[in-house]
Amino acid sequence: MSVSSFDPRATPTGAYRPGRIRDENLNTIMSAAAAEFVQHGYRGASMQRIADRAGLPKANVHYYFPRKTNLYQTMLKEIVDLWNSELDELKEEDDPAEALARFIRGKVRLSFLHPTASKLFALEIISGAPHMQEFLNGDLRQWVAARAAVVQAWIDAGRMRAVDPLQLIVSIWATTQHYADFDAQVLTLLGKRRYDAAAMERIADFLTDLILTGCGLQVPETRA
Amino acid sequence: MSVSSFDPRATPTGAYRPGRIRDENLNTIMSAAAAEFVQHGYRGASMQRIADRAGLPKANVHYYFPRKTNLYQTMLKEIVDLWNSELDELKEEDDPAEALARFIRGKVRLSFLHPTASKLFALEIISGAPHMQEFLNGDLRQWVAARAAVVQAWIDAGRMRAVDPLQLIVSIWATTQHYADFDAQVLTLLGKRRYDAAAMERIADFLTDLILTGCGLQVPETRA
DNA sequence: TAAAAATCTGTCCAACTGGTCGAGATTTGG
DNA sequence: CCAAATCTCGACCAGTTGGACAGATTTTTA
Repeated sequence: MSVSSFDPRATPTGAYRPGRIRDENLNTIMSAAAAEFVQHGYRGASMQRIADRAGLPKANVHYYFPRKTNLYQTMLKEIVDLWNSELDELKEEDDPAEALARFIRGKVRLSFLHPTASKLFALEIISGAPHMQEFLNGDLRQWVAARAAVVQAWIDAGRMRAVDPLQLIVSIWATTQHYADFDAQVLTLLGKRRYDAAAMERIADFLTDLILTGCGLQVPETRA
Repeated sequence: MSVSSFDPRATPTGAYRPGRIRDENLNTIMSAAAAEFVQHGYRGASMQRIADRAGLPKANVHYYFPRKTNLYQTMLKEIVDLWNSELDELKEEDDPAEALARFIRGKVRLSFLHPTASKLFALEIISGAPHMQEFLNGDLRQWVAARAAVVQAWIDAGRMRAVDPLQLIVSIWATTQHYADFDAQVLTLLGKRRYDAAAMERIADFLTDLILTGCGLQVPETRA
């Protein structure tokens, strides 16, 4: 599945050249763009401001990304890839408590490690997901279905309390993402300026505790 | 606390006149603006498109809202008011299970009743809350603190399991909002085109069950 | 080192942006 | 019925938008 057929690594002439300069610029531009898109959304983002953030002339940005949508779709693609690369399988033979705990921790960690990606994704969905229907209907649907099936198997085997598996996964998603996406709000409530490692641990602990208990499971002692 | 000093009900001359026409137009413009802001964010929203959606000439929109920011801040103010108007107190003398269940149900209902408001709020927070710091640091902080205190009292009295009250409230917020804000995603996963009353009930039931159980409480039988 | 490929960037453009203005149409209160 | 208040809206403006382009510069390759 590809979000876009545009490949920013293909040179204008079509030949494929890695190139140190190219990679570096691609990187700075993408970072600048991420910040701009998060702050102003797709339509509100300005190529000029992205260029300014990246410290490059606008025409230079257009050299790498001829159109704004190339830039945006490249970023969405990167997010989807990052997201798909996570190896957070739930296996039927695993212990439900341990597997779910690992799963929750992984999601918290991912959100905290890539807050901008998380926000960009959230923005896109909230705005109606005009560029991600394909992903939602494809990869994501299967991803959720697979994990829901495992949870259902655990329930059928009497290894955990009966809760709607799909809703459970949605809820885990909701809570873990929330801290990254709504950091402006949560940090205010916590009276902090930014998250530190300890805060992240405490959040992961809390969510694991709440959700596993909610599933009628014992929280495993192990700490990652 | 006010988000803005601009009052769209004040006429250009400063005199206060109700006016049927005014109220009607204010209404259509606000609805149109809500949709536009949700789709494109503040910066990406265009006064021309808002006018088109409302079926009015752009100059007419500017007659009621001289500047874009008036329109936006008026909407944020309305959301904050709506939000503050909810009577979802948690009282120390209440039964924890019943009070929390009522609380969760109320939040789910609010989100489903005002999905655009919920999304607009989410968008604003995710983008860094440039227009809502005041609210976050004021009303919201107190709102959360008050409820957290009650939960803490319940815990101290041994009436529920010890969970971080603040995190609990944040999590309830996160899950209940998620269904409205990320409807494009959740509906895809549920294989539906839109939420119906039954779906809302099932979601409220699920969240009540998961969270109350997570707090070591028995889910009350009563159905609203 | 020379040619080719890749990169850089100043300049330009039509379309659109938020916002203004003022003259005319409509509604309202007395 | 009139006059004042309110409302409507076409025309206009300066600034910004995404994007085109072509010549100059740098980097890579042979």
